[in-house]
Amino acid sequence: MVKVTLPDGTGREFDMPVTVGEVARSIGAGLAKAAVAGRFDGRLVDLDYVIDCNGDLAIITMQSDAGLEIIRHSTSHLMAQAVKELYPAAQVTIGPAVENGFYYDFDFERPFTPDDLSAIEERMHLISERDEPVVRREMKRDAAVALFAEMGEHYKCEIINAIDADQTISLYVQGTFMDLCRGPHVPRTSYLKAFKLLSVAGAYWRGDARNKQLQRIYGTAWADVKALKAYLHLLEEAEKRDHRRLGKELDLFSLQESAGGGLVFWHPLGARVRLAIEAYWREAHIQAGYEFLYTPHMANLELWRTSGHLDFYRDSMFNPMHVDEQDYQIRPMNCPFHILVYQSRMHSHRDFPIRWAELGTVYRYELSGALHGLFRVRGFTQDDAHVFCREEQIEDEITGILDLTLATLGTFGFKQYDVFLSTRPEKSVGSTAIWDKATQALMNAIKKHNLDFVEDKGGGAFYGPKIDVKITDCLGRKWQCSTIQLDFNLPERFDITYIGEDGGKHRPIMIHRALMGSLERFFGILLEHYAGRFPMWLAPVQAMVLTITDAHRPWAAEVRDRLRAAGLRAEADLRNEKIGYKIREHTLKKIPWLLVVGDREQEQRAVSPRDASGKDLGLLPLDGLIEKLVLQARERRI
RNA sequence: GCCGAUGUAGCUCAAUUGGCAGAGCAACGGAUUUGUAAUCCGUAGGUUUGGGGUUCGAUUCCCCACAUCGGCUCCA
Repeated sequence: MVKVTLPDGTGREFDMPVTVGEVARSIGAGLAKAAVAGRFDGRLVDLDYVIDCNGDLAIITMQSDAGLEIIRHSTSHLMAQAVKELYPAAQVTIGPAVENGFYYDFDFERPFTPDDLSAIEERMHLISERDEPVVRREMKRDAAVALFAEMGEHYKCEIINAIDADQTISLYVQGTFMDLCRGPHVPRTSYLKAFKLLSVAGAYWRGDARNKQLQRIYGTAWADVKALKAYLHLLEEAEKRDHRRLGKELDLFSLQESAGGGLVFWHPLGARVRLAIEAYWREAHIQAGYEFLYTPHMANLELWRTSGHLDFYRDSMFNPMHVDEQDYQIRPMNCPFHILVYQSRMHSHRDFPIRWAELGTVYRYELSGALHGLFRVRGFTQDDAHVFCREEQIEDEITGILDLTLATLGTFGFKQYDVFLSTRPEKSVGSTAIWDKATQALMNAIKKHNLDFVEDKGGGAFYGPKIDVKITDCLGRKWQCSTIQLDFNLPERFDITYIGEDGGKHRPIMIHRALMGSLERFFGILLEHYAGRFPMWLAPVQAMVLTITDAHRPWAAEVRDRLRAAGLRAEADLRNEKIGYKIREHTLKKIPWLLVVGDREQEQRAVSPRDASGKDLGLLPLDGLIEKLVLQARERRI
């Protein structure tokens, strides 16, 4: 007699041991059909796992996250099987499920080509149609090693050898293909129908650059074809929104081969957006009680020795330059400079909190292969700030910084956050007492904002705990921009102090924080989030006045000048072109307001606006419209 | 940095097996004076990323460099 308890608390009894699949069938045909695996007493198991004792069972369907992961994992095996059938010389290594899909790494004598990918995908469909059973087998470690050695799968042997000798190893067999795997897997290959191979790339064995480079084939897999299509559509959508493409189309910025990789050139229209971002940033920081600093882009290398960057950050720093018998370093960070300003005079406990912000441009050496549009560059501007305070002020300061962070992200249209709190790692500086106190302060600040957060235990930097905030864009992608970090290290290294109430010297607490992170990267994210259709307050051109014929030029120019006088970024298209042509052109440039001017408008000192959605608002008096646009821009409406 | 791919006019792309480098859009000139997503005609535009090599001859084949793309790696 076996009793199985289901997630809803109900129990089911069976006379003899049953498989997970049989339990699913006993509940309903629909469930049995959707089932891919089970979770028995918290452990993931196959559908044909035999339950021979009482326990809790949840049926995992392909619609669930866990089910999808199993499908992706099984699809990676399906791909490996296809590869082995087509190219027996290829050796299999590992093939896990990843976000939205899976990959499998192979060692093969030649690179896989796009044609190979098509062939592999075709073969995968064939194997799916063959509907082969996927069977779990178990054996002792040494037997498994011998088996894979016989098959010539050296990587598999290496993996298995790392497992304890007395442990039982599970294998999954489908057709002639056998793979070491913990499982679970779908019971038959016919469960796998909605997949597509996406790309092939190099990847090191065990992720170590000293090891042999393997070939990784990436694919995506879903529960059904509809979901697959939706995902492929999303990929297309993302490609359309690619900031590199939009940056070129809208003439916002460029990267230039002759200048070198990872160096960003902001064009006039991109600079307008940046100015709008910076203007908001400044306004918000003044309101939040910050002062501003401007500090140099380079300084004597000694400074970087003192800060310790030379020891632990050297790989990301450009080489120093030699000037007047001294070495100078272009800065990869702003913090040492802010500390120098702090050190330029004595400080009292009454000075705190000190909040200093700077749009600080930094230069970091990134591997050439890592460069990517505006997202990974070698020179960028941080919206950096450093707060100096006393221990007991930490919580208030962090709370204030979180306020500013959420306000800033919200203003740019990001309302969904994932918050991470990273705590003390094994190797760290600072006393346990201060770590505990600071970590608690961070946690309290997060709780004050009623934010859910994930604690990354031991994930903090060696110098202090931190809070990271990730935003979600309109395609559901997550980006980490904001970071708030405590630093118990730099104040020590630079020996910065303040005079306390007791007349003695004390060490201040230092907080680093950036809200947007890198302006370049944030701009790229905004560009993709809005697909180039910036909200009015950010748009490089907020309004474009369009003439019907040359006769309307005077009024059009006047409208443009009135808009500019009201503080709007306005232009006029006075060209001798048809109105349809102008509308098309400026719509493609994603200008939020197009103001058409013809005889009627000129007579009545009016305009006919067309908004971002393409709607013609009809004849409107200019004065009222200007008021409306100014309000829209000033309130930074999204 | 590593693996693979790519690099042709401002942009998007063509160019049999190595044989005079082309189109659309944009630019410029002219005509047209136009009412909500492309008016017509014409002109000009190139050291085919840079350097070297093979060849009678290289956009094409080879080598090196640079940049870009997809990944790996890194990410204080």
